[in-house]
Amino acid sequence: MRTRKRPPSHPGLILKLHYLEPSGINVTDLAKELRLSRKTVSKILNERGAVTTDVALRLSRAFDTTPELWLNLQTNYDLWHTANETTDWRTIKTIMLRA
Amino acid sequence: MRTRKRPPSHPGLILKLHYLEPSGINVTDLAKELRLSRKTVSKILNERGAVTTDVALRLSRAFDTTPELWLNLQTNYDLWHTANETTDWRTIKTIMLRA
DNA sequence: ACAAGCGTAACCTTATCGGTTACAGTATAG
DNA sequence: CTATACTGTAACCGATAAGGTTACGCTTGT
Repeated sequence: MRTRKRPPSHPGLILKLHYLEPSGINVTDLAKELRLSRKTVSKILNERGAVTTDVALRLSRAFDTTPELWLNLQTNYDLWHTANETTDWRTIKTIMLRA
Repeated sequence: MRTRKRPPSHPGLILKLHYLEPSGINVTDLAKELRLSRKTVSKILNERGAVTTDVALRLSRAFDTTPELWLNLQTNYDLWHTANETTDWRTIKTIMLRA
């Protein structure tokens, strides 16, 4: 697989730079709008929490995006870290398909 | 968001139809090749287990695919189910961005 | 000085992943 | 028919994570 040298952006960074700050609201109010705890939102914004399918749907409503936008960011982030922090998978051999 | 009426395929179904069966090997041997327990592989094949980033990397090695293939299948599956089995997110209001 | 906003620690419940072991059912080989 | 192979899965474990509430300091602005 291709190996990006730098880790993909965490969805929390995108959320902060491209959505939260341009919206002009604060973390507390965003949490209220999303009907999540301030803790949950703060963790994501500080890259210490994951965007789950539920959170992605909430963000998609709040910022008029697709939920896939957020989930793809999270998946790419998680995948990069697993690929770079584990090694066992690398030595798995290809299984040939019969014709 | 667009709402597909039918649930997306679980990655386990794709794995079974397009990779396991064409390969001619059985569940027990696939588990050995992936260095996972038979239980873990069986659960995925029977749509009762999720493809995690670690499993996706293993499958990508075994069947010469991208890990994203498996993770996207899993994400779409999970997203559809969350979207169709929860309702709270639907009434979240759009947050306007300032100019 | 006060209040608002924030990060986050501590603690809880619930849930999932992956593992091992063991059991029952099916199917195939002898 | 018997024996083996393969399978699904239940029961149990430990580790990890999400999301919640509460509470504590810190910083900033009024």
